[in-house]
Amino acid sequence: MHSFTEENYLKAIYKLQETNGEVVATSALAQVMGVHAPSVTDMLKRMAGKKLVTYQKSKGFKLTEKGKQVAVGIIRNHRLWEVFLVDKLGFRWDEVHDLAEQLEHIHSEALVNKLDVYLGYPKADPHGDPIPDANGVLPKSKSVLLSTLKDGDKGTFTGVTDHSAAFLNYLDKTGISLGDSIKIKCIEEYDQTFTLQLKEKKEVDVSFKVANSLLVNN
Amino acid sequence: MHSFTEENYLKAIYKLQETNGEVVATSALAQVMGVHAPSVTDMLKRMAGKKLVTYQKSKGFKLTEKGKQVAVGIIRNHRLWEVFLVDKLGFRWDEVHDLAEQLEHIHSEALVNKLDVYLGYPKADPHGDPIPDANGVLPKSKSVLLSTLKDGDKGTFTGVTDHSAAFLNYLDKTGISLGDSIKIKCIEEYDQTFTLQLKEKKEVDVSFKVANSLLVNN
DNA sequence: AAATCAAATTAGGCTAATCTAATTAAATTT
DNA sequence: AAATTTAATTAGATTAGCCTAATTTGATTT
Repeated sequence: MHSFTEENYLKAIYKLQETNGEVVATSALAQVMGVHAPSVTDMLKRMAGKKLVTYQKSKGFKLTEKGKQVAVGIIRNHRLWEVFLVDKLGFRWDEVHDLAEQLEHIHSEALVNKLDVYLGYPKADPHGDPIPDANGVLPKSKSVLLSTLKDGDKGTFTGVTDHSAAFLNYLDKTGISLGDSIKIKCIEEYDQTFTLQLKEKKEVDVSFKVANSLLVNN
Repeated sequence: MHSFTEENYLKAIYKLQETNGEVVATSALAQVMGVHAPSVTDMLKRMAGKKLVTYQKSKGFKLTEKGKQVAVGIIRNHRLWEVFLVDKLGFRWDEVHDLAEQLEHIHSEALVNKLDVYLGYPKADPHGDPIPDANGVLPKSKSVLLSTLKDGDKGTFTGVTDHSAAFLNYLDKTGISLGDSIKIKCIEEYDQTFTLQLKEKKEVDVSFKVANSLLVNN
């Protein structure tokens, strides 16, 4: 089995590959892991020895197929536990991340699969992030940033790209919830403030920064 | 926060103090922890530094009040997770120990307390072991070993002292379940085989070894 | 009380994961 | 192309938790 630390590296590399392209840099990984660069070099050598990553001196690195499988498994655990914490235990969506960071490292196929059954095979976690199935397959998402839509466009709010408690609390306060349908009433040209129409003619103004952190399906 | 290893030592010391008296020996702890004696000496010094145990060279050691609190907290976590695994996820009582050994180390008061609420404040885990409350208070048990009862005595099966999957499977096979009322039909003098009467005149013979691993309330 | 035996500790080493400081390699500017 | 800046690596230490081998402490016999 892999150590928690290894699993966290794998998860971090996976996410970096998703957003920043195939090959990851030592410094980027060091930053998201909260360690210094030499620790990363060190760790990568060990992980390369276990065939979890490919690594060539000073050329960056990426996950092997095996490494990717482990990473996706962790993500599956994480997101299913988040659903459990919110749906069953009554935690708020801004409270569950750190707990799931612990729970994701419980090693048991049987457990995560029973949890999946118990929760009714959810497709997404409380923030709208897709949950990989037991084979590690992630549902393809067709969501786009709200900020890319035009005046008059409509969509359903399906997820966030900023997972901070601060942003999630802002959404709660503003009355924007996952699954809501949203229509763009107008976009202020000067500063790109979006005026949104939520259900029942309720209107709210949100900044570009906010529109750029909301995912919608259309 | 404490490391998993520290927590496991604390739990082990707690259980040894429960059964073998206040003061614990290095060798005894080494045995249950599955490590060699010098590792224990090592660890105890570190833990004494953190005021989790009192330790005097070659005199044995015991938990401080603080150490006891941590240990009981871990036990609370363990037993509540076991209830969750059996009652909610459908695991069998012989499958949950190792999983709970992992889950017990999740650090969150909020989580364990919400779990407690969700499970309906259970008083005992699936093996009948009492669950400490949020203040670390263990319900006092008045159970005794079935092997201490006499011919004709009656009781309710409330727990086991042998937690092995082998023993639990034996009980399943034999049809003896937690909560059953049991009457002693007779005790064979030669080898102390107990003939038990379960519900609806079903009779079974069990060895002394078995009777000595069953707890009953009377 | 001396001798023996068992239990506990000290001494010295190992590995995983981290660090700082020094060095090398790669990319960018001039 | 040379010089400079930035990124990555090597070198050498540290800490937690473990090990084996050697030694000390304490309990038990004689």
